[in-house]
Amino acid sequence: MIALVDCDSFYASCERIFRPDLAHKPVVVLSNNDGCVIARSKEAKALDINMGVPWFKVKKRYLAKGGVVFSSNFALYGDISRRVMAVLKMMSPRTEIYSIDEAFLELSGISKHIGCEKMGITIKSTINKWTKIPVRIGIGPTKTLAKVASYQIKKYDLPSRVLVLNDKHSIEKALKETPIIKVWGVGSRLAKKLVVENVETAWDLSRLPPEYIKQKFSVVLERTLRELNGEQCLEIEDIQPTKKQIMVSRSFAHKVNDLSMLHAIINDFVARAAEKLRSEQQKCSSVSVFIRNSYFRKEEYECGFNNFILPYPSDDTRDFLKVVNKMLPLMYKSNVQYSKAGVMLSSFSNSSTVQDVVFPELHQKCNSALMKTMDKLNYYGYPVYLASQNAGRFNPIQRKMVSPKYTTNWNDLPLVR
DNA sequence: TCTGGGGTCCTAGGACCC
DNA sequence: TCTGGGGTCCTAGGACCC
Repeated sequence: MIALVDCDSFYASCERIFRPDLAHKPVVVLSNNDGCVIARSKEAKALDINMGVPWFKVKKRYLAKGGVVFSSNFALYGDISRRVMAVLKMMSPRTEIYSIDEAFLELSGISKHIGCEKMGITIKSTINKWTKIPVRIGIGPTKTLAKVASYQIKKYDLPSRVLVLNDKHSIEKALKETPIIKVWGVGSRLAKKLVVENVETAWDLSRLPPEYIKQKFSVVLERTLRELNGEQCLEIEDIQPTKKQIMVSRSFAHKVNDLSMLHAIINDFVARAAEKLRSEQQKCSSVSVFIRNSYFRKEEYECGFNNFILPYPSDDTRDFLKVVNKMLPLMYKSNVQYSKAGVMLSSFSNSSTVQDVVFPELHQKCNSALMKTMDKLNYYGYPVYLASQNAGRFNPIQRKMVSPKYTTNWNDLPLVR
């Protein structure tokens, strides 16, 4: 049996850990630049605040009803997530961290003795006791059915927060109550096409022949169908696969037209991306940059994109800066008001097994000791920058209502008086 | 005024190989 | 008029996830 452990309104719950006064108040968390609503507590959902809605559209109405709002604080959420996952790893020998707020656990074996439901309740109360994060736990014979169980808990707001789907009857009932759009792996486009075929619920999908779905749609949907019928097609991936690409991109709070400012901002993105790359112990040989204006403005949509293949894989920030700073002026248009930019690294190879180059004297020697030292200093809160970086000279991101970094910064430690 | 950020997998088609 | 068979690799685009 597989359990899906899913944190309830995760970002909002993180904000509540150190603010017990917010326990029963509506809480929402906003995206970067305080743009959209990306997390809502139960109370905020009850006020009809939808996921992804632009903040400026609901701000007045929400605040008037006594709602509380936070800018996103990913330093906090990331740290709380690590703690939750660490507890889960103690509870099962096979745990797959699926996202910042979700994990799949293998229960077979452990649950034989005490039963799945009891096991679920133990996990739930341990997480809550040790981290203060409320979770719900859906349990089923496959990942997709565990997801269905989790959806049921949410839909009916089950007070136990644990639901096991293990017999034919309970599975059939749950599938009939799950609209097709709520099935894991079915998004809005597929749902539309399926509804045309009279597939309106998870149950309808599960009744179709797998071969037909494979031929008419895809192997992906075929697997979903089989999983709904209890046939395990998706394994628990408890060994984290290495990343295949790394992206750093941001929207700006204010439009940017100045090329030198764009350079500085993008150089920050490059430094951050390279740091992530090194922490993954990888080297990369493909670097891309894009700059664009807003979809939502009246002027024509402009998006500049450029890609550069390095002659040899590298993880040195300076190698990437060199090529990015060559590409940027080629894409820049002086009449465009830019509102978003990003850097992407791809084509990775393991840093310990990089192929040698034919003419090494043509290439700057990778100074990995320097990069390692910089990473360490930055990690421990003594920031160092390369001269071309923005280094906080101007801040393209706006977060007006951000909470303290309670758990990751000494200066932000909560005080008890 | 104000609309997020970061990923994955699969498929089809083109280029190329023998 | 008639134009092989089998393969790999890469890329773009489409779909999905949180």
